[in-house]
Amino acid sequence: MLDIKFIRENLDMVKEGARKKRIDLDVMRLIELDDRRKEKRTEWEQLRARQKSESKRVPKADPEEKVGLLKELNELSARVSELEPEVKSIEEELKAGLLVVPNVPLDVVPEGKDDADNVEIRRVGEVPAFDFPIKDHIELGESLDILDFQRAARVSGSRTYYLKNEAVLLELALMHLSLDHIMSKGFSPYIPPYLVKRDPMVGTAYFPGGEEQAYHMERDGLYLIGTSEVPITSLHAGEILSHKDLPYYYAGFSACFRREAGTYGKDTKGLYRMHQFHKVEQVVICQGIPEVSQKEHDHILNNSEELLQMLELPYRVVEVCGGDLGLGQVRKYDIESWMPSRKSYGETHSASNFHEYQARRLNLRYRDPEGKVHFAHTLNNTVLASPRIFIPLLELNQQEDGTIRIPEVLRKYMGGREFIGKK
RNA sequence: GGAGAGAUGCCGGAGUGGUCGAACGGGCCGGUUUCGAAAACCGGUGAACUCUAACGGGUUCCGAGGGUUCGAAUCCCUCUCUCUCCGCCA
Repeated sequence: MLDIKFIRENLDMVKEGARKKRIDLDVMRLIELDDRRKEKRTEWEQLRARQKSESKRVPKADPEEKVGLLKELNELSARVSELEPEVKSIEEELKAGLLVVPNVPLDVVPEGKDDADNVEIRRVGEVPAFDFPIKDHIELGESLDILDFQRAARVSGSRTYYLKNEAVLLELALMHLSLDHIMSKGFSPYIPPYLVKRDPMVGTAYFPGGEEQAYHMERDGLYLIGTSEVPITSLHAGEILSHKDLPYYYAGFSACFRREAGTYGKDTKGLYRMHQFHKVEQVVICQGIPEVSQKEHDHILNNSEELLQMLELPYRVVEVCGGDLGLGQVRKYDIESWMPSRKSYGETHSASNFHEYQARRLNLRYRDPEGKVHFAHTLNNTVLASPRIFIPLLELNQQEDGTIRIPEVLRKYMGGREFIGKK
């Protein structure tokens, strides 16, 4: 969320930002609402002030005086309660409008409509050439008896899977390695609640707008998280932190649930786009200073790159363009890992900087050394999401005999195994 | 699921209709003292919105939302959360 004052003072910047994100926005409507809000609120406050001061005289007034006083106060009270709902409804409308005002992307963010316009920053690692015909991860998984899509479809519908045998070990090994890696960077591990109330969803800017993507437990008013970013970033909602404790480095491990509504034709095969997966996510809460959060942004990007290098996976980093940025993000880097069966890089990580956007919604603040209160900046990035990462991992490590070589770093998490499929 | 208790500032904890943004204690910040520190003593210490050039003023916030009243932290209703007991259960 942006501050209405900021919007007033930077009208062109806000309009330009929305344009760059390809989002329609009627800012003038909000300015008008805010004008009306101020007007009505001032009127109401003045009435309230009189009501309060006159009320105080009641107990000390003598009987005759009291009659007149109470009569006046009755009228005052009536006018106050008339005005109150007016003020409230204007404020609610304004708030609702402000919730969908996009954050302003940084100048470095390239122009563009969608992910096709993202700009490659660098490539790391060699894309290998195979001297035998390769299989995709689906074929590999089924022939090695570690994945089952068909039965999953019968039991749970589309975009679901069973992991079995070595795939289970691999999944857990990847998560464990990720956690160890990110902890070595000073991040505190968390397993958060997977079900959250509406507030954290709004606070992290998934709602309003993203309702279609979330599973909703109607009886309980709870939502299944699509990422641990939601409960982790919300951890300190409503608090005023001390600058001495910042930045907070958190790593959330959780299952993630996504409805994937509106993606019917897309990525229907294999492990790319699933309703449920596991992820270790890094979340940073830092001081609300752009230079500081930029440093953290590079920091969390680097953490994930290191992990991919440890896993020997070739990848590229892209600077995400305006049209592909979310509502709240000021800048985003995606990491895309090479996926042989897709013959392209596919998104496996996404590192976002929100500046104050989430913090303002979450009321997440800190006190600076002078004692002044500011909104924090929040950032997050994938450490590793699986089983999507199986795609490059299985496909790139396949051997001519159909077995799969397990990367060195994972072996100690898999009982010393070196291959999947070898007796 | 049933019965009960509670939710107050950074923390603990008073306050049951008016003068309460809130006693008292702790913490924290500043000062006195000291070679320095500790202790002691003195002073200060919430947030948001809004008016003002500034000094300063106004309004809101005592879990959330409604209600009663001239007036609500205090009374009533609903919800959320925490705790205790019973039941059920991974």
